[in-house]
Amino acid sequence: MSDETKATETDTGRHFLKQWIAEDVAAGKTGGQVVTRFPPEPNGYIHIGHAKAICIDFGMAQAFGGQCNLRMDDTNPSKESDEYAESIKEDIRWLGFDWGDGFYSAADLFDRMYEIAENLIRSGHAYVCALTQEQWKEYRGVPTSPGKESPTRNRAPEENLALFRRMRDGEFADGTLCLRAKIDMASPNIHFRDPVIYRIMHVPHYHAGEKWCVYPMYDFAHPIEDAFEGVTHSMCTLEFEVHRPLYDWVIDRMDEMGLLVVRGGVKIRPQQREFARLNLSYTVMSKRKLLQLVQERRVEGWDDPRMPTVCGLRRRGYTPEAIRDFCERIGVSKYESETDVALLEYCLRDDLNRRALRRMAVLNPLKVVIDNYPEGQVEYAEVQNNPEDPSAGTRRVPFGREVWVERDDFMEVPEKKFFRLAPGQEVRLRGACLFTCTGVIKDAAGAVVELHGTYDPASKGGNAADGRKIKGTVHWVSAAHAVPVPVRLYDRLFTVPDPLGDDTRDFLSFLNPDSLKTVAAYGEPALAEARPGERFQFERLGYFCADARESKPGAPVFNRTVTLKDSWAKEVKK
RNA sequence: UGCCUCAUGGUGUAACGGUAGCACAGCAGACUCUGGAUCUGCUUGUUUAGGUUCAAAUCCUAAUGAGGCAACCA
Repeated sequence: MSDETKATETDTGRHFLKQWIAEDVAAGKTGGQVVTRFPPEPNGYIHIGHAKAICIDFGMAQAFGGQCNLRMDDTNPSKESDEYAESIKEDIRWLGFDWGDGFYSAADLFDRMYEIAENLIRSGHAYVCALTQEQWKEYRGVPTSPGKESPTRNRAPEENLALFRRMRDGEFADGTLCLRAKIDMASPNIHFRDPVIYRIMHVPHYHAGEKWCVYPMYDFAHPIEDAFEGVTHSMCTLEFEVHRPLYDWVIDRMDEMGLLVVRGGVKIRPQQREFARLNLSYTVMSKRKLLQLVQERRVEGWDDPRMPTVCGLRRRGYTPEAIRDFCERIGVSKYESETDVALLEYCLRDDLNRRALRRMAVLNPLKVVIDNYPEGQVEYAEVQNNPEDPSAGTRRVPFGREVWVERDDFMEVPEKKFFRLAPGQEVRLRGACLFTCTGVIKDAAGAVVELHGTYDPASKGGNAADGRKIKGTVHWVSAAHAVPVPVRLYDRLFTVPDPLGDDTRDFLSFLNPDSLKTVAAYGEPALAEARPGERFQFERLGYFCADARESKPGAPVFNRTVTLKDSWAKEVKK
């Protein structure tokens, strides 16, 4: 055993893909460079499940000093568009990954794929089949019993070739003929029962234009793409596991044709391995379901901040760092699991706690009048921008006789261990002074509309002159300087961990009716200058992000990204 | 009733024949000008049954459970 191998084996926490690649590197199978690829089909927006795959594909390449290509797996023009392709690029860049000059499109290989198909026909490995889809269904058989051969299975190669060329030349209508690989109609693996490798589709391609009316199928195209790119390690999700023998079959045929790339004197034979896709609690991940949410207007669009799409998370205020950290922490395995969204939220808070500037805002305002504070007087509280990061500096927050506080921070009859505002109870107004509530004003219906009280002039800045300890601290906003800001309070999209887990109920019935509440909040003046996309911690409340779409200069709209942990709320529940 | 794959605390993972560990969640406490953060401690686990071995989460067999495969989708 070489020292190199030894060293990697003492390295703990290596998941099976990393081990697999390490072994191949040690065995010299990569020709000096590990090459991976992320191969999305540009038929929709990518979500956090794709982010996991991206982190694996790019991450493995990085770990071995290799290259990860971005390849549009665009072999079905009826579903694909340039708009999707562009959004995918944008999202991957935002996540922090770089494919360098390794950008590819399957469509750029159509000529070569077509040639390979002709070669397959010549060597008797493929034939043109005229069975209708209904007929084929019957011929193919079911997993539990073998299929039977197509009547044209043993047609002469020259005839097949002529027919295939006529298919290419547009002489036949969609679905009338197709090209099948000739493998094994009795195989227990359905994908070996003479799979279709080319179909007729009179549809222009967003990237290849009008050139083709026959397009290759995934199982044929994917290994070819990998092989031509010199991909050494092709990682995908579990549902492709049963396709692997077919992947290898195509690679074998390419090998026979002498088409495998040689790098560093080594013939590169791409290999596929599979890992479990990400499932996240309280959301859905299927493209179809997400599309349904969009089309039925259950959400406002693909980038609705409640969506698990990368653009949705971005708009919600998630950071790429938090998402990458999350993908690192969930690990990689072949076990189909469901990850608790609490872990994602932890990663976000962990990141934002270190970086987000603190601001004060009151979401549900209650007026407080400080009776012994001079009318018209304004002082400034010097407050840290981020206690976790002194280099973020301080700011001056105006303070006056009337301030807004959070309605939830007051109880006329305080529960045990409620350390906030209550008659006769002294609290700290964050960064300003100590204050004691002495009076409560109510409306005719008995609802509290205003608090009165007095402050301790010897507590400017927030500390008592005599050193007495004050347990409760509340945030506030000066009424005279408050900036009105719309704030959108987002919560989980679904009310149950697995909305798809109940066969008797439609997942839509689990939609959380309270997943969005909009409130008119008051913010401290500095908030007016928030730039679109800028993230803050609103002290004692949570992390918020100026909406990149609806914020205007001087008039930000905030999205709640995630709340702060709230141990008082837990206390109340008991 | 075919083939493929998987199974470790509540959740996600590590341990690669030799002391079952980490993280999230939960609970308790300390500290705190955010009931945040931080720090300390705690609870909880190898699906089952056989076999191989001095020794099994790990290897073998079977059972059970879960997922995938029967688009001219990817």
